[in-house]
Amino acid sequence: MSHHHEIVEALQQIGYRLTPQRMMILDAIASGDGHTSAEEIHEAVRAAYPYLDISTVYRTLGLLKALHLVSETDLGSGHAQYELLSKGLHHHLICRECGGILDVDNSFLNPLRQAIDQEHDFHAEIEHLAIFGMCNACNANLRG
Amino acid sequence: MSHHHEIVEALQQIGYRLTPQRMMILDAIASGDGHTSAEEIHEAVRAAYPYLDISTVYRTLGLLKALHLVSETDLGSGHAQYELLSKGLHHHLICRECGGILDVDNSFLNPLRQAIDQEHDFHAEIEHLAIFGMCNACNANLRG
DNA sequence: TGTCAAGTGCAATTCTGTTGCAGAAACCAG
DNA sequence: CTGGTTTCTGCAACAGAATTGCACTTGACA
Ligand SMILES: [Mn+2]
Ligand SMILES: [Mn+2]
Ligand SMILES: [Zn+2]
Ligand SMILES: [Zn+2]
Repeated sequence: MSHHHEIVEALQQIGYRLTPQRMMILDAIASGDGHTSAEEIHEAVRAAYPYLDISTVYRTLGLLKALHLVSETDLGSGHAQYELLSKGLHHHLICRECGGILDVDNSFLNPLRQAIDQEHDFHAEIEHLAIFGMCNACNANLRG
Repeated sequence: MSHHHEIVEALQQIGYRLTPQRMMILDAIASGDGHTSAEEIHEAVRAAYPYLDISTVYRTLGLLKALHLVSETDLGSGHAQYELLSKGLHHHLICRECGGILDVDNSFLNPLRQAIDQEHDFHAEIEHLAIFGMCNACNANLRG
């Protein structure tokens, strides 16, 4: 099922310690269906291990972010949500009217990446983009 | 020089009241060179009018956001920065290494917008995007 | 098994942003 | 110009996500 044990072992090889907290936090992120908040991760792990502190969650997420193993994105709630990047690169369309979230294949971003690379000599790291706007249904409804 | 008086009068016509606070807040945003934080706006106006409260700044910014008159973007500092959209649509490339910020013409986003529109029937409102990555100079330095 | 740097829990704190409410003031009609 | 209505502001308290200092614990490695 989830192949995040590779991630854990990769962490160890870079020099980070393999603690039960880190494994449980990774478990929690991997077992959810994406877009998990720090608080949700905290609660999920606490169900089995009540001593886990929220600061450990944030510190672990910071580590995983720095290593580009998880994405951190605000999808409209006002706080960050986390998702394993190893599940496959993708992006999202979020309707400001109904709140609906659509998935966008990563390939849609390639033309933008290439243009930026060619015209600005800049390597864009677009890992998990939240694009806001209006979905078709809502757009139609607002006319009647 | 700054043409934000049009904005003020437009506000009035939609039914909003023309208060000195709103005018001073708009002045502050317009006279800065873009990317102003709520706290900076607050301090700038307070220099002339010490009674202005930060909540009034946030409420005004919320109004201007809802009317798509200002953009609200986190460019890496962790808090929101505001900029008049009437100054012309553009986006930014932000280097994670050196913190440098480049400007990107809005036309770079058109292919993405069109693809999203055609494939997902979704109207993307990309008004002021912050794209993180690595600039050419930093990329070269990291090899030596 | 012992050493020690890295990591954790705890509690306090920071900081951005929000909210309820009473009084002030913009707007409009007369 | 005046009075009435409604929006807006200032104030103060609050919310809640995220951070930090510090003592203690523990994973890694010899
Ligand atoms: Mn996602
Ligand atoms: Mn800008
Ligand atoms: Zn919708
Ligand atoms: Zn750079």
